[in-house]
Amino acid sequence: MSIEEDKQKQRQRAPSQRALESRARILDAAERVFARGGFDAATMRDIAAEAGVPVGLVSHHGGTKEALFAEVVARRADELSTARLQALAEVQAATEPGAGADAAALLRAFIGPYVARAEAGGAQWLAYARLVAMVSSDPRWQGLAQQHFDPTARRFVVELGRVYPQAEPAAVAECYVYAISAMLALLTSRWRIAALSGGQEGGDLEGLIAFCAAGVAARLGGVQR
Amino acid sequence: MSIEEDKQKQRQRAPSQRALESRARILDAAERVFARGGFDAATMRDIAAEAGVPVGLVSHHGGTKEALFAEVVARRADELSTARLQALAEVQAATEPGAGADAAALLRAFIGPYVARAEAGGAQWLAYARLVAMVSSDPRWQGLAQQHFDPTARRFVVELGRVYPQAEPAAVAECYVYAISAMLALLTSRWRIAALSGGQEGGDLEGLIAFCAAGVAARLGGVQR
DNA sequence: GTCTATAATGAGATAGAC
DNA sequence: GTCTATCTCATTATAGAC
Repeated sequence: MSIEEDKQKQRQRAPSQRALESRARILDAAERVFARGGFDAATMRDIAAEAGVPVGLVSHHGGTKEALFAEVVARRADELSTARLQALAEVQAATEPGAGADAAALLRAFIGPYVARAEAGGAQWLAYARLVAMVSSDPRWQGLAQQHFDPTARRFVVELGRVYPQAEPAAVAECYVYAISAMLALLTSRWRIAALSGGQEGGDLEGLIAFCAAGVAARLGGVQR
Repeated sequence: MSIEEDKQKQRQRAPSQRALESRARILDAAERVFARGGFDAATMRDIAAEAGVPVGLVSHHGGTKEALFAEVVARRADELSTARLQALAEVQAATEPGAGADAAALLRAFIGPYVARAEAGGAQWLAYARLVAMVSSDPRWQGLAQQHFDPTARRFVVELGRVYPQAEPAAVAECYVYAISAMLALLTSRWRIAALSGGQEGGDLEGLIAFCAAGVAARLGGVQR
C-alpha cells in the first residue's frame, strides 16, 4: 500500500482530507443538479452553489463540464454493475443445474440492487436514476451508455434468452428495454403515480417485478419451459 | 367566412399563405430541435437554421423560447387526446353491456393511436415522443403535463380500474405509468433494441400490448373478471 | 488546494429598415 | 411579414493571488 502511494507521488501528492471531501461534495452536488434539468440546464455555478464551494473549484476537481458529467455517471454505474452481476451469480448458484433460472429471478437480480439502494433512503440514487434515463434515451450520450450500461445489459439479455430459447433475440431485447423503462419510471415517477391515484402512494419492487415477469412470459412465448 | 375575416381585421390581418407556411415550418423545426437535446440544448438559432428562416422570425412567430416549446407540445397533444378518446368510445361501443372491456382493448385504444401515427412514416411523431418523455419526467414542465396529458390519463386509469375493481387505485396508476413508459421506450429506443440484439430490428405495437396486458393482469389481480 | 477576477464566447430578445 | 443588426446578459474556462 505504502509502496503504491510512493509510486503515485511521482505524479502528484496524496490528496488531503479536505481535498477529498471537496471532491466528493462536488460530485454529489453535480449529480443532483444534472438530475434536475439535464446537462444543459445545469451550470457550473449551480453546482458550485449546491456544493458550497467557489466556482473555480468545480472546474479544478471536475475538469470540463462534460468530464464532470461523465464522472458522475461512471461512479455509480460501476457499483451497480458489480452488484447486479453478483446477484445474477447468486441466482444461478441457487438454481439446480439443467433446470434453468426463471424470468422473475433474473429480473430481480437486475432490478433489485437498484431499487434497494433507492429505497434505502438514497436520494442520490433517485437523482442518478433520472440521469440514467437521460443518458439512455439521448443519442448524444450513446458513448457513455455503451461504455457503462451495455455490458451488463447484454449479459442480462443473454440470460433471459436462455430462459426462452425459442424467442427471437430482438424480442428478448425488446422486453429488456420495456423492463428497464418501467424500472426507471418507478424510480422517477412516483409523484405521478400519486397524482393519478388521488395522492395515494404507490409502486414497489415486487409490483414491478410481477408486472415485468408476466409481460416477459406473455411476449416471449406463452409457456415457460 | 368573409364576414369572419372582417371581424378578425379589427385585431389583425388574415395571415398570408407565406406567413402560415413560415409558422408551420418553424413549429416543425422547433419540434425536431427540442427533441434532439431537450429545451436547454436547443437554441433559437438552431431552430431558425433548421427551419431555413432568419433568427428574428422565430421569435416573431413563436414568441419566447418557452412559449414556443409550450406550443409545440400542445399542438400534437390535442390531436392525440381526441384520437384516444374516440378509440376508447369505440371500444366501449363494441363491448356488450355488462360484460366490461378488457385490459388489452383499453391499452390498444390508448397506445394504438400514437404508435399508428409514428409508424405511418411520422418522423415528427417520433420526435414528439421524445418531447413527451421529457415533459412527463421533468417536474419543470409539470404544468404542461397536467394541462395536456393528465385529463386523458385520468380517464384511462378510471376505465382500467373498472376492469379490475378489486385493485387499489395506486396499483392501477402504477400500471398506467409502466405502460406509458414502455410505449415511449418502444418509440424512442428502437435503436437500442437493435443494438442489444445484434442489429435485428424489433418492437411493434402488438408485442408491446401483449407485454403490458399480461403485466397489468398479473399486477392488478391475477384473475380477470 | 483554495479562491477571486476576468476574458472570451454565445445566448435570447428586440428595434427598426424594407 | 420579413430580415438585419445589435443590446444585454449569463455562461465556461482559466490566469494568478493566497
